[in-house]
Parts: sequence; C-alpha cells; structure tokens
Amino acid sequence: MIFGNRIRELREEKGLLLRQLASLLEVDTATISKIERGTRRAKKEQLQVFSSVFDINQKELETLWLADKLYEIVEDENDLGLSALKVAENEFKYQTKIKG
Amino acid sequence: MIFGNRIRELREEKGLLLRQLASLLEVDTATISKIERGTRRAKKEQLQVFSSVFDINQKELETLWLADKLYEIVEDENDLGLSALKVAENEFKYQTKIKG
DNA sequence: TTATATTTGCCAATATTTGTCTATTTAAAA
DNA sequence: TTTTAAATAGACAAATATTGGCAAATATAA
Repeated sequence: MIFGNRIRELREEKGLLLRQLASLLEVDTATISKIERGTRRAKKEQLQVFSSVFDINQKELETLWLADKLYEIVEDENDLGLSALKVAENEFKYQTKIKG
Repeated sequence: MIFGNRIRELREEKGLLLRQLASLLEVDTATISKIERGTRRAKKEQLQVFSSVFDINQKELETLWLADKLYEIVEDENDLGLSALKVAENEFKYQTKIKG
C-alpha cells in the first residue's frame, strides 16, 4: 500500500475528492478508493495520468507501484520473503551486468 | 528461471526423464519442460512434490520460486527495478519489525 | 437530522495463467 | 543416413485471477 498511501497523500494535498480524481482517470469512485487503500492495484497506464495530475515524477510513482507488486508476493512469507528478495536482487544485478 | 534451472539440475542428477517427472507431478511432459525453461511457473502446491521427489529442503525451493516471481516483475524495468526491490525490502523489514 | 464523501460487497467482463494436444525439432543409436 | 526416443513449440481450451461498476452501507460534516 505504499503506492496507495502516496496517492492519497497527494490527492489530499491537492484538495481533490475521490470523485474528482476518479473522473480524471475515467473510472468509478470506488475504484480509486480501493487503489488508495491497496485492495486494488492501478493499471500501469494509469500511472501516467496520476503523475500528470499531481505533477510528480513518473519514475517515483512507478517505483512505488512496482514495490507494491513485489511486496505483495513476499508479504505472507515470513523469513523466506527476505531471502527471496535478496536472491531476486542479486539476479537482477547479475543480469544488468551481463547486458552491460 | 532460477527455479527452473535448479529443477533441471536436480532432475538430471537423478537421471529422470521429463516424462517421468511429469508423471510424478501428474502433468503433461510439455508442462515440466516449460517450467524448467521458465516459460511457465510451477504452482505453489507442486513445490511440495518437487521437494519430496528430489529430497531437498522445501524452503530452499520456495525461496527460488518466490525469487522468480519477484524477478519477473522488475526484469524489464532498467534502473527502476533495483530501487523497487529496495523499497519492497525496506517495507518488508519494517512490517516484520512491527509484527514483532 | 441531512447532505456529501468514502468504503464495502457482489457481480459481470476481461485478462492472465495453466495445461493438454499435436506437430516439430533435437539428440543419440545403430 | 534412418530410426527411435526425448524435448520443445505453438495453438487452443479450461481454470483462475483481476478489474471495474453498481448499489448499499458506513463515515464525516454541517
């Protein structure tokens, strides 16, 4: 819910209602409510709308959005979660190095 | 494909054919082939079968299996991938601490 | 209370995943 | 080479998960 929290924060800073943000994104109010509270995930295409509405760096938002997806996977995995994150991180670094 | 590589390794060590492993898992040969090569993911319930067939610690396999899921998410994300992994890792540690 | 904002639960539509079947490719053997 | 078995690829169907809307319920403010 890192992403959702940030969106809520931004929306409130800007004084927008769910209904208003919903209309900008062309979805139902309930959908935004769910996204902010983390029971639904935003679609990747919607990131661009969020970032332009809030005038925020899209990469920042995308990082949080990805982090949420990652976190969801390890969330209930007790001690395994951290090991898995580290293995993935090493693999990522390794592949990055290979590609140059 | 960290998981798949490990399975293939174990299967070959044991001198099993895809067909034989497939029958133990009660799936088609093609399915195992895809799992080993990373074009399909094993189902979580199948981990238990793998670990008992190969007499290997189930947690080790599960870690690799999770790591694959994580890696898949950041795979094509260039520089954002690593940041997202780190954000997720911090969140995981933070939540772990909270829960005690 | 009344009015408005937000959240919840349920359903339908859509998308993704999983697996089988069949055909093709690869590898080893003679 | 031909023959045989093993492994892989591609197309499709079935199962599962995601997404979003609607309507009802709940919260917040005035």
